[in-house]
Formats: sequence, structure tokens, C-alpha cells
Amino acid sequence: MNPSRPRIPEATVARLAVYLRVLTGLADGGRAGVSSGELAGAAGVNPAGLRKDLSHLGPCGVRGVGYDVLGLRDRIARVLGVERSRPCVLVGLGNLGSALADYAGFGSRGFEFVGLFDSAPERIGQVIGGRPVRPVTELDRVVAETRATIGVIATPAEVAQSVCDRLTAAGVRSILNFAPVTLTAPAGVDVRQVDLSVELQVLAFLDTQRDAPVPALGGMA
Amino acid sequence: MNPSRPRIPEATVARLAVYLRVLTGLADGGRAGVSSGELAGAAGVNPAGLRKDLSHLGPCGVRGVGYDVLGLRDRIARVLGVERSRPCVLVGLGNLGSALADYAGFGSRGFEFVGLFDSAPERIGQVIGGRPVRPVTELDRVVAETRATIGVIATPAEVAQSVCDRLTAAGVRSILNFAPVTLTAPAGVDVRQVDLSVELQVLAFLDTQRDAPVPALGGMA
DNA sequence: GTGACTTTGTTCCTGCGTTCACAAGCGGTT
DNA sequence: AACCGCTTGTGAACGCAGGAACAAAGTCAC
Repeated sequence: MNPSRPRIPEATVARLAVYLRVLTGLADGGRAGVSSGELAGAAGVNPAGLRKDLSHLGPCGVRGVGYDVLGLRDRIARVLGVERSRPCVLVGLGNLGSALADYAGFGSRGFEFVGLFDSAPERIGQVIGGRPVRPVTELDRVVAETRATIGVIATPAEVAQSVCDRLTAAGVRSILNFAPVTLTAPAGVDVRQVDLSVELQVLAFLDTQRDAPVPALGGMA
Repeated sequence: MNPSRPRIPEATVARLAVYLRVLTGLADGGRAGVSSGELAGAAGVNPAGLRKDLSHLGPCGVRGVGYDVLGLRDRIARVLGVERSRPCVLVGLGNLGSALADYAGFGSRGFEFVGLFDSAPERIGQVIGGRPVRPVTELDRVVAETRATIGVIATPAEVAQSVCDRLTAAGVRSILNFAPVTLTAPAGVDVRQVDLSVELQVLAFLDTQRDAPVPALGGMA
């Protein structure tokens, strides 16, 4: 129903990325068409919800038939902005940072790490994922030169805020933070937090709740 | 208002884990008391929302004064089940898996990796985070012996489903999956999906939307 | 002992996301 | 050419999360 851009819910955007991954797999497998039911099953969501998500991009299926795999894939890719490659910088090349830099999935999804930065001298010069690690002192210059607008923080928690400050000062406007701290950024800068231990703790809570659904009443130990 | 256990929203549980991290930091800093406003600021949420989250554990603050840092920390820890150490197994010791196994934050939050598993012969025997890497053939036995109920999957996407099947067959009932595939698990098994590229794509979309907020209506700068 | 201030805990309300159910439309078949 | 089955797209209701405002309660000052 919508023209194209305005107002796509964030939850929908996250699912569109999942659909895109599933569709890419189907396309590689040679599939030409797919129904909402099958696609929803492969993505782990409700078929009606999937159709509603897709309705935000306008009509893109054929009634009575289903969706064209390649067409839908390209359409979602265009909406998500995967068509053009986006320059990103990554700060912190510890275990997690190295994993991110080496992850092939980013390149095929329109992300290119144009700069890897670390403060440890022994890491400078290492080549990870085809890119050399540079000292953080070059961060501002590289961000300005490459016009990178996305920054990923995979540093220890203690320095994450200062890295965030430097990134925003250099012009980065979207930050993905893996450090277990809540970052403060200027208005207009979007920060997304991924806390691995939080995910685990939610899992542990559900585990606890399943073991002891109703303890006794209210009395504590 | 609630006794203690039944019905805490999942979104609240995720935030409780964040509060717990902030409170631990305050406690280490020697702080004795804290108000909802300050705690909310440090956690990046609304003060009223924080109080509502905390109300699920019953009254735990003092009106006119605030919250006792240590008391609140212990209370949240008890609700989240951090008090007792939970045995977890981790499958896939690539870059990401190694980062997880080596992450000190898990141990201090009540998670203990009692088994690290990989299928690559060159990784067997390596010691990561103080634990040796074992062949996946020992997975079933170790899960049974340690009674591990939580499994973490950090393998390539192609084998994630088969690893999931083996974990559930061995008795694991909570799974945290980092592989970019949608897993199918039996009823009663809780699967949480963390897709790093999805997070990045949501960020990229918001970036795109900001650059071109209205396609054809409002003129751009 | 009384008053006033501070902060919590709760309640109401608004908005969003999700799900269910139906109408519209297209292809295949006779 | 007309019918029938299948699938999409949309409209409406339900439930939930988030935010703001108010009442309860405890402490500090005098």
C-alpha cells in the first residue's frame, strides 16, 4: 500500500533481512517460485505476518501462484539498501572482532569493512579477512576519506564509550555495539546494542521458569 | 505485586539482565544506594519503565530514598537464576565460538562451559578459555554426564540443524544459535536466534531511510 | 511531634505489533 | 468461455509493551 519508503516498522525490517537470506538460499537451489506458507515456514514466522511484512513494499506476488524468488529477493535487497556497498569500520580486533572481520556473510550483503582498528601494537599490521589492522590513531582520517557511516565496536567495555565518541566525531551515524555497556551518543546517531550475555541470561531465565513454574507462593528462601 | 515467579515479560527479563550489569558496576565502585532515575540513565531506559520492570519482583526499594545496590543486585540475580552455575555446551570453535568460549563475562554471570566441541581434527585438544576442545562424537555423553541444559551453536550454517538435533536428542532444552539459519526444534525446546548480519542490515536500512526520508515529496537539502 | 520533600509503586492510557479471518484476483481445467 | 481451487493482500480485533501522571510511604528538618 505504501509508495516505497515511509514508515516500515523496525521489527518488519529485521524479518525482511531473514526473508532475504532464505530467498537467496532458494535462488541458489534453483527454485523459481515460492508461496507465503513455505517461505514463512523456512523463516520461522506466521504466514499472515509474512504477507503483511511484504505488503509494505507494495504488491510483489501473483495471486494464486505465489512469489517469484528472484524478483522478491531483488526487491527486498533494494529496500534494505543492499544494492550498493556500504563502507563500515570495525574497532577492536580481539576474538569477537576478528570473527566479524572474517565473516564472509557481510560482504555478500552489501557491507565492506574499509578499516579495521585496534590499539594493541602486536595486532597492528595483521591481515584479517583480507584487510590490514591499523592503529586507532588513523580512525578519524579513514572515516573521513571513505565516508564510512557505519561503525562496529568490538572492544573491551572500558574503552567502548571513548571509541563511540571518536566515531561520532568523525562522522559515523550508525553504530553496532558488542561491548557490554550502554553507550551515550549525540542525537541523530543510531546505536544498536548486541549483548551476548543478555541473550544467554534470557535463555537461563526461561530454563529456570520451566523447572520451577510455581515455587510455593511468595515466600523466599 | 506478583508473588515472585509467574509471568515476567520477556522484554523485561532482557532489561533485568542489563540492570544487573549496571548494578554490578555500581557495587564494584562502592556505591550503596541508587535512584530509579540514575539507574535508568545508566541503562538507557525510561525511569518509569524501570520501576515497572522492578515491580515484577515485588517491592524492593525504599520510598523517598531509592534502591539498595547490593540488595537489588542479589534480588535480580536470584530471579534470573544466576545464583547457581549452569552447565552449558558450546559447539563450533571457529572465530566466533572461540570468542564466546574465551569471554570472561559468562563465568561471572552463572554460566560455565562444561564442554567445547568441534569436528575439525586440528582443533581437537586445543585449550580455549581454560577448557579443551573435544570431538563432537563425545557430545551426547558429556551432555548426559553434566546434565547440561543449555547449548550454544557457533558452527557454519550447513551443519547447524544437525547439531541442533543432536543437542536436543541429548537432553538440551535451551539453544542459542549464532548460525544464520532458522532452526527447527521439538516442542518444549526454546531456541533463540542471534543473527549478526541481520543487526547490521537493520542499521543499514535506518541509514538509508535517513538519507532519503521522503522520496518525492519534501525536497532534499 | 509535625510538616514537607523525595522517591517508589501503581494505574491509566495511547500506540504498536501480531494474529485471525475474509474478499479480490489469477491460473488451470473442462 | 466459464468454473473452480489456490494464493495473495487487506481489514479488523486482540494482546502487549511503553510512557505519563498520580497516590502511597518513608525520611529529614525543625
